[in-house]
Amino acid sequence: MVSQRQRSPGRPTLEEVAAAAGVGRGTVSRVVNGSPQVSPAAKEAVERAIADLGYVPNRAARALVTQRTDSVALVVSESEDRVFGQPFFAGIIRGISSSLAETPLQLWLAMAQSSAERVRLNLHLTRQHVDGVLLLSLHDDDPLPALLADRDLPVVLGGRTASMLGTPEAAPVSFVDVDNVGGARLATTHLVAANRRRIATIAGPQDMGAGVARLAGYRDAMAAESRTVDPRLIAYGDFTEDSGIVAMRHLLAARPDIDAVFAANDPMALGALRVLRDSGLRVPEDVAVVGFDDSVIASQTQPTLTSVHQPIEEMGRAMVRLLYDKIRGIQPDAPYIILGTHLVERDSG
Amino acid sequence: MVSQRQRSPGRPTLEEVAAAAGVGRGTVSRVVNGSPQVSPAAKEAVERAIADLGYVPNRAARALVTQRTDSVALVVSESEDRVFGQPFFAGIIRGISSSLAETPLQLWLAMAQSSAERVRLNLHLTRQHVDGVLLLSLHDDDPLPALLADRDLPVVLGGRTASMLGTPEAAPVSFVDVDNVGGARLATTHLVAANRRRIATIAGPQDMGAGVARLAGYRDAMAAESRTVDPRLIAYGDFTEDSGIVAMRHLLAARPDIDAVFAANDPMALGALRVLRDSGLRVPEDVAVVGFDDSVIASQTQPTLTSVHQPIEEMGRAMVRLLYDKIRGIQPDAPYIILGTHLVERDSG
DNA sequence: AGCTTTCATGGGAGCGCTCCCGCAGTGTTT
DNA sequence: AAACACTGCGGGAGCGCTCCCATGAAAGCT
Repeated sequence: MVSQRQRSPGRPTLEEVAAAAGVGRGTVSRVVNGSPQVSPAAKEAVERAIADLGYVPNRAARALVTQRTDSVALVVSESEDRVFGQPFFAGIIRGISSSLAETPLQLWLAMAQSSAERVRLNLHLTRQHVDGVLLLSLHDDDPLPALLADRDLPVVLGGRTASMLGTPEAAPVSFVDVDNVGGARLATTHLVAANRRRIATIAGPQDMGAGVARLAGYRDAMAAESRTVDPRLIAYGDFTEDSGIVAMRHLLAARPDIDAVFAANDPMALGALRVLRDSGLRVPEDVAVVGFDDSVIASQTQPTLTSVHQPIEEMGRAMVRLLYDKIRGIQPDAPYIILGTHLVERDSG
Repeated sequence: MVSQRQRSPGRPTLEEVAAAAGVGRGTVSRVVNGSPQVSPAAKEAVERAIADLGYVPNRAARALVTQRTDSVALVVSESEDRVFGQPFFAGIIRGISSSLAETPLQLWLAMAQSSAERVRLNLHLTRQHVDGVLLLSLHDDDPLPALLADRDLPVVLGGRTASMLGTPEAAPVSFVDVDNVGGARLATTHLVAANRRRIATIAGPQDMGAGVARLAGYRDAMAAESRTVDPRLIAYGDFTEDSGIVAMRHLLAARPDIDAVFAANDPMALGALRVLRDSGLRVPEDVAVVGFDDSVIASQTQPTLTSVHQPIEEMGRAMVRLLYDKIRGIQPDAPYIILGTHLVERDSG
C-alpha cells in the first residue's frame, strides 16, 4: 500500500502549472478563475501549461478556502418505495440535471428513507457541504425546509405545502410548482362541457399541497357551474394505483349513477379505469375519466387517458434557476414560480 | 456582503472542540475517526464537546489531506431522453442509494447527454474528485470504462458489453449483471412448453450486452428443443415501445403464422401487444407474448404480461458492495456478480 | 521632469483537517 | 536498579487552493 501522503504523480498542482508557465501562483489562479487582471501574454502561457499538463483544479482545496462547494443536494424526502420510478421524479431529475450542466454546480443525490437517515442527512446539509438544497416531495409536516432556512442555506422546494397555496408570496421558502388548482379546474370544466351530470373526484392525500389544490380546483369548477357537490362524489386516495381502486369502489357503491371521474393523478385514474372495467361500465360511454400528470402511461391505457399535462422537466429547470440565483446572491424576480398546465384529450373522456 | 474569509460563526472546528474538551487536536481527530488509541476519559470529554458544539467535520479539509473524497459518481452515460423514467433505472438507483446509506459514501449523479458534457465529465472523474465510479447503460463502444480504468479509479459497471459475455473472468472492469442468457432461455422454453410452434423474438440492439445475450438465450433454447430458427422469426428493436411496434409488424408481415413472441424487454412487448390487438389477433389465444424486465407496466397491460423478472434493486446494491470493497482495497471474492432471473407468469402467455 | 494613478504580478498567510514524530508516564523485563 | 517496551497524547507540518498585500513597471497628469 502506498503511503497516503504521496500525491499521485499524474495530477499537477497550481504550483506546477505556475512553474511550467514561468509565472507565479497568483497569476495561474487568476487565469483559472477568469479574472480580467491578467496580461494576454501571461494568460496564453498559463493556458498552454494547463493544457500540456492536463491540470484540473482540486475541488477540496478550493472549497476549503472559498467556503463554497459548487454542489447542491437534491433531497428526496420520502419514505415510500414508489418515489423513484414515478415518471414525475424521472422528469424532474432530467430537468434539474440538464439545467445544472450549464452551471458549475454538481448534483448530490440524497434519499432519506428511514428517519435515522434523515437525521444524518440533516447534519450534513450545511454550508460547508453544499451550497444549496433542492427539496422534493414534501409532506406538510416536514420540518426540513424550516431547519435549512434557519441555517440560511438557499433552498428551493419542488411543489409546495398546503399552507403556501393561498398566499404564495408569503411562503417562507422559495418554491416551484404547477398551477394545480387551475389544472383541476380545467379537467372538471372539460367534463362539465361534455355534458357529464354527476362528476366525482378521487382526491389526493390532504397533507400534500398537490392533493389539497387539485381538490380545491375541482370544487371551484363545480361551484362556477353552480353544481352542488354531494360529499359522496368525493373519495380520497394517496396517489397510488391501489388507493385509486379502493376509492373508485367507494364512489360506485355510494353513487352508482356517476358518469364522470376526475382523478388527482394518473395512477389513481388507472385504478379507476380498472374498477370501471371490472364493473362492466364502459369508458367513456358510461363514465368519463380524466387524470392528472399526463404521464407516459396515460397514452398506454385502454382506453387512452385524458389527463392534465404539467411541464415537469421545466419544473426541474426552474428550480435550478431559482436556486442558482440565490446561491449567487442574485435577487430573483419572484421568490416562487408557478407553471401552467393544459388538458390533453384522449379517449377516456 | 460579508467577507469570504469570515468563518460562519456557527460551525466549530476541530480546534475549538479540542479546546472545549481540554485536549489536543490529535486526540479529537482520533476520537472522530474511531482510533482505539484514546483513553476512555478523553474519549468521553471529546464526545461531549462534539455534542455540545454540534461539531461536524469539514469534508473539504479532510479530503484535502486524505486524498479521499468519500463520494462516488453514478454516471448515466446515455444520450437518449428515455433513460430516466425507465423503471429499470429507478430500481437501480434505489438499490444504490439504500446501499450507500450504510457506507460513509455520498452519491454524485452525473448524466452525460451531449458529447461536450461527456468530455467535461471525463475530466472530473478523477481520484481527486471521486473515490469510485458506477457506470450505467453502456453501449459497446463507450470509451469511458477504459479511460477510467487507466487512471486506476475503481469502476463498476451495471450490465456489461457484448465482449464480456463469453468470458466474464477476463472482463477488464468489474461488473454486475443479470443472467440475460438464462432469462431469455427461461422465456423461450416456457413458450415451447406451452406448445407454441412458431416462436418469434423481438431482439434488442446488438451493440448492447443485454440485447446480444437475450437473443443468444432465445437461440440456445430453440436449439435445445431442436427447433430450427427461420431468420424471419427474428426482428430487432432498440428497447423502445415504438421499435417494438415496428418489429412486430415486420414479423407479422414475414410470418403471419407466428403463435408466440419473446420480446427482449417490456416496452417492446407492449408495442407487440398493441400491434397484435390492432391486427385482430387475440393474446394469448392466437399469439402468446413474453417480455423481459417484469416492470411495473407488466401487470398493467391488457392482458397482463408474462415477463422475466430481474432483481434490479439487488443489482444496484451489488454494484455498491463491489465498488466499496475496491475503494477500501479489499479484494472481492469475484470481480463480477451475475444475478439470477425467474419467470413471472401472467395472462399473455 | 516629477508626481500620482493604474495595472499586472509574486508570494505569504491561512482555510480545517490528518498524519506523524516525539515526549512523558507507566509497566515489564533483565 | 537499569533498560526497555508500550500507550496516550500534543502539536508541527503540510494537503492545494484563494485572497490580499506589497512591489515594480507603465501610463497619465500637472
